[in-house]
Amino acid sequence: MEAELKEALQKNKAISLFANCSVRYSGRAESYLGAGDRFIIIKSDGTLLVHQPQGSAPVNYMKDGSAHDVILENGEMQLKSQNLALKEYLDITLHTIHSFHTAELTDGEKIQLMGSEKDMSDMIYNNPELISADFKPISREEQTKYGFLDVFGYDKDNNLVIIECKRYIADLKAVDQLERYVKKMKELRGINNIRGIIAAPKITPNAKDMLNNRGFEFCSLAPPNNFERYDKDQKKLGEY
Amino acid sequence: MEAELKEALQKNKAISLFANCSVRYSGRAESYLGAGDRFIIIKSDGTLLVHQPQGSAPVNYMKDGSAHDVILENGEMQLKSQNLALKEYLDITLHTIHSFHTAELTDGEKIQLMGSEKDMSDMIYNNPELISADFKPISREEQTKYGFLDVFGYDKDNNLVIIECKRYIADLKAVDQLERYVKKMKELRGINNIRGIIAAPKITPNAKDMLNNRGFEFCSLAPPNNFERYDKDQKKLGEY
DNA sequence: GGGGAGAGATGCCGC
DNA sequence: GCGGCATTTCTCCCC
Repeated sequence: MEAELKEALQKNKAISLFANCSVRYSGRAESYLGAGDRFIIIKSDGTLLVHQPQGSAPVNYMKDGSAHDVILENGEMQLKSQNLALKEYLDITLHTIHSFHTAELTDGEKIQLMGSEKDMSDMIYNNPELISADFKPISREEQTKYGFLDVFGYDKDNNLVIIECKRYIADLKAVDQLERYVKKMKELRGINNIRGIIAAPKITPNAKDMLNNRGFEFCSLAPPNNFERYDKDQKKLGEY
Repeated sequence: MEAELKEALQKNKAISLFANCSVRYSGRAESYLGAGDRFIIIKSDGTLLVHQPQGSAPVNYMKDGSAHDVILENGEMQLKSQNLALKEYLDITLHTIHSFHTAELTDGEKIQLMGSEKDMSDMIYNNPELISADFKPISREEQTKYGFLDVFGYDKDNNLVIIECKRYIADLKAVDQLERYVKKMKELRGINNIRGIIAAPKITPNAKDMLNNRGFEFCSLAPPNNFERYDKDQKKLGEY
């Protein structure tokens, strides 16, 4: 088994392991995980993931570019990973290997995603009346030294308007951001008539309070969903 | 193969698949991923992960509590997942299954982690001289309606001191946070003599500027690492 | 490579 | 359940 693992690693194959193991990590932080059954994945780019039987996030991991090797130590197999560039080290003691498989995977596809915050700022830029009848956008996704403005423009009274978009619920951090942008812009342009608007489907009560306190505004707006909605009339599983 | 997959799903086994597939998702957003080789995991809690051959993060996923089923449609196997509570739907078209394995995993262990922000605030609370000789901490991890104070206390001049810890590099958002806490505390207590301090190993130049602008302070401090450092004298892989 | 910000963020804890 | 926040966040984009 040890020889097979070593060979798979050397040939840079994708590896999948079900194993009872313990894990020790040292790098940005340090961690220890006692013995238990886990999935271990090693990808050809050096990425290593350790998954417990529950939950979405890996319990331990190493980033791409990591190097891996297997050694026998005190009669137990040790999977040792290191990423010298990041000074990160991961040691897995493999107590029992339930199964071990390899594959060579080819995949040139990139995911297409719809409904992001950028889609939202594009939507506002192209349909400014969604904010208000008199809003005239000037730019979107504006990268500046002092910040990154989702959309900004002018209203009919020639006030500068800065809009911060959130694809889901706007929270205190969203108000922080907007406040920082507005302050910096006032400072840079030496003006005081700048309106700040949060555009989001929802906002938390505390964020709404803070927004009002600061004299900013809220505009209820959801990101676009341009794919056909195929979740309408979805059958429940088992009805097929 | 279809029957085996169905059975494994019904028996709530952990499933590992190498397959050429396409993926469609609809829920919080919408996505499409064209055909390619991927690694698919289904956990007994309903979590589903789709991993491309590269990178740490899954390209698509479903959260725990999702239900899965396999059907044949136009001669191709479809793995259909849904999470009715979250209104999320994922369809995987399995063009070719390279390998398919199941396991029953038992794992009651929880990871122990050292070096978090909480460890840092504990360290400051117990060793306030790390901030300054005259700092007297009063509380830590204080929950308030407008925020969550890492550590706060008084200095020798009886000024209230609010400390925001960051385990790595403090950035603009960290200053936002500190500013929000200080402002709210001034408002709530009707006082003006509050010092704000960011404690972190590093701070970005822009964040430092903003910090100085707001009259706050920076204290260079790293989180504790109490495990024995076993990365010292690490051999390079291959030297074993 | 650093800085800034979004994410289908996830996970944790508190109310 | 929502809210607030850290994360070995990860990822992308821009400078």
